[in-house]
Amino acid sequence: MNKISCKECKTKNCFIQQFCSSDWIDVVDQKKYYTVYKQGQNIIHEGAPVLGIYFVQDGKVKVLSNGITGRQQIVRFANNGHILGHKGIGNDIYPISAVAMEDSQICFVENNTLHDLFMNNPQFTYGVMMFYSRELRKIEERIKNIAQMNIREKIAETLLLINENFGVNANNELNVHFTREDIAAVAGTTSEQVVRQFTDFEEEGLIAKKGRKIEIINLDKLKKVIKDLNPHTIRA
Amino acid sequence: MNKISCKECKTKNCFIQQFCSSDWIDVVDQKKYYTVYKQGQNIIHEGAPVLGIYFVQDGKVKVLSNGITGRQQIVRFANNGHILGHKGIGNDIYPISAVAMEDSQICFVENNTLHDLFMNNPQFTYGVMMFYSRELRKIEERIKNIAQMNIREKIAETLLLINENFGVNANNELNVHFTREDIAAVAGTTSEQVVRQFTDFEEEGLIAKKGRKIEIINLDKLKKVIKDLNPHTIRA
DNA sequence: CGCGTCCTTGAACCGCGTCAAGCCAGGTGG
DNA sequence: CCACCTGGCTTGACGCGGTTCAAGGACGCG
Repeated sequence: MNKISCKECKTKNCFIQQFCSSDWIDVVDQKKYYTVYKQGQNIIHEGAPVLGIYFVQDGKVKVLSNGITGRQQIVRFANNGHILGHKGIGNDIYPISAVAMEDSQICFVENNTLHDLFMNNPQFTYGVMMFYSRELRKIEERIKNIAQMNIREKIAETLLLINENFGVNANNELNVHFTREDIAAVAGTTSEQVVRQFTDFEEEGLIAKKGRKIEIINLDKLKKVIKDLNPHTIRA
Repeated sequence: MNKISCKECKTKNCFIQQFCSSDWIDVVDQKKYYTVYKQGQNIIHEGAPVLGIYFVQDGKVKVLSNGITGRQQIVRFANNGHILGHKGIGNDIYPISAVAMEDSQICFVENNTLHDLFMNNPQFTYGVMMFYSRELRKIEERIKNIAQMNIREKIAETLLLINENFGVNANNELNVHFTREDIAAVAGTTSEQVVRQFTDFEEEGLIAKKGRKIEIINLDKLKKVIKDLNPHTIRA
């Protein structure tokens, strides 16, 4: 975990820099809370006490819930400019884990500093409020999808989500490698079903398997797999 | 729809009164945006343009998503002090509908007033931010449940949710009447499955059917139906 | 080149959605 | 106050989709 200061951090998605006056940037800077997490590293541990929240400066993160039986569910993704771990009240614990999907630069702001930021920077509070509002809207749309789609649609939806959040490279291959197990954990099914569906999608010319990479051949057709797509859903 | 002014409204859960200085309460008051909706009445129509947001002063509301095929999904509940419809950017449309489950007193704040409130009352922005944060946390926990629970668990979860949000009367009967169809729309299944499961629950002594009312006999056992209950979930 | 991890495929089982038919509660009107 | 009627509730039978179990293959790292 490589720590850097706020001023060194030049990414344009920095919530602090974006919304706070310069003296507040200095305050955060002094505490050197910016950290680089390696691929696969745990950023938040489910069950750990909430000491503050995390801003993703630059990186790709999966947010997941484990529970007792251990079968994991990927709840959402986070990338540049997103927030991990929600502001709790009192002595809360994190109900989810967050894991870096690639090397990620994360900014941790502990509760006291966070409280000061909120109290002294209305623009900052407003920015965070808007972020939560957007996320809530997105996840409410997903609830219906998860509850009512069949496996074929859920897996198509998952590919679309990964594409929207993490994008593709020059060859139209998904940027971040997800195992079949990961995909299943987003869609809420098993890796076997993912494999079978990928074979079908390949035969239908929607995707192609390149070694372990997935190439998106026909994005439009992939979207059309989801018949009951809410007309009001905004898709990248 | 019976309109009353802000000053007449004496409910303690009023976001505006709670977080805003008195001159701002006056501003809202002048616009007389407080309205009483009858049971079953639509508060928000899916697909309609976002003109502002709604605060639930006093009442019980279901938030649902329809989609094209029409099968409805109840996404969450809202009661006193909750917010309906999220702050959008630009010319957005509501991705969900909201329906009053009983006569409800709702406060509508249109975009311009809302913007002024945010800009001039940091406490108000902070309050809304915290609300969204809590809701997001709750719904992230639900995603896993919906994706991985079996029908039995989903229906138990639904009863718990209704109990937490709307409570029971002196006889331990659920306060608000939900049709089997409604319950199915929360759990993501069919009314037939709900019926079958209710019969099982009754045989096991967890609930009792009193005419069309449902009495909760053993809340603890009902909670234990959900084997994989996240240990970090906070339950009422 | 060898090993471990991930991927793939097949087969069997079963939970749950669907359809169809009958029942009951509670509201309405005579 | 009773009889009817309608919308919601209940039950059974059936078949499909999806999970589970098992075994073999392929990729990619050291």
